[in-house]
Amino acid sequence: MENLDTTFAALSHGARRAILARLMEGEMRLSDLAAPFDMSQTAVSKHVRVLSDAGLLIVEKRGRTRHCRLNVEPMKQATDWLADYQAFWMQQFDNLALHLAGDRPGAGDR
Amino acid sequence: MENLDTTFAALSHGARRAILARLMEGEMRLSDLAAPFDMSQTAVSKHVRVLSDAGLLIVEKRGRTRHCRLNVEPMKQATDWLADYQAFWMQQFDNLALHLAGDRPGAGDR
DNA sequence: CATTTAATGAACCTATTGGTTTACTATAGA
DNA sequence: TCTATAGTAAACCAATAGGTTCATTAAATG
Repeated sequence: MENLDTTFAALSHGARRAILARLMEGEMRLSDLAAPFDMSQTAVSKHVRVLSDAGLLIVEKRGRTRHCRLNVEPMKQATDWLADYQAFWMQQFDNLALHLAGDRPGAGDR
Repeated sequence: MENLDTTFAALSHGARRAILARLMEGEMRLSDLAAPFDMSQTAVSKHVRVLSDAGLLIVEKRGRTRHCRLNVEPMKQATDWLADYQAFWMQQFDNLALHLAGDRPGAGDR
């Protein structure tokens, strides 16, 4: 799906994940969001734009400030996609546990 | 984290997600993996390389063929990261449900 | 040994990413 | 009104991504 491309791409940069993590504490102005980063505010603005294009956050213009808040819908899609693999690896884990418990050489299947 | 960067980046391309999805059915040779795609085998080989670098799959050389199989560890890390958001949006969902159920004008909190 | 097959390597191209600096717009406030 | 502040736009740059084609390596097979 086209949309998962942009969602995962948006999540593939540490700065952007950090932005999202901070927004879990609540909505924030762009300049406050940018403060802790070791890059220009312009760069942070671009990252916010990427996240906004991916639908991962919503920017609301309020006077001369922009307020950002999380939007969870695309994140849900990403998690849904990964959920299939969760099933897969849980099965793998079960197989491993089975192997360790009963399939040891010399242990037989008693 | 550095590693999440490469994991999410690897997941950000539909062809690569398709490759992973097919590998859930079991291990597969690279040429079989490449067959359904509308691109050269060289291109598919590159995608496999990206997935391999990200640790999402393991390539085993067997004679003149390469056999690919899933490796779930990095996927788990990605899911763990997203799990925080799951908590966040479940809370949002609860708030919404609460709003719809009891916060209607005229409905009161009965 | 000669040939086919599986896969990678190398060179190349275009588009995108992630950053910079400087300039600009628009709002808030003295 | 003048000035400071929040943010974006524009131009630029280097590095990476995603694809191609052609050549090469290495293994299987007649």
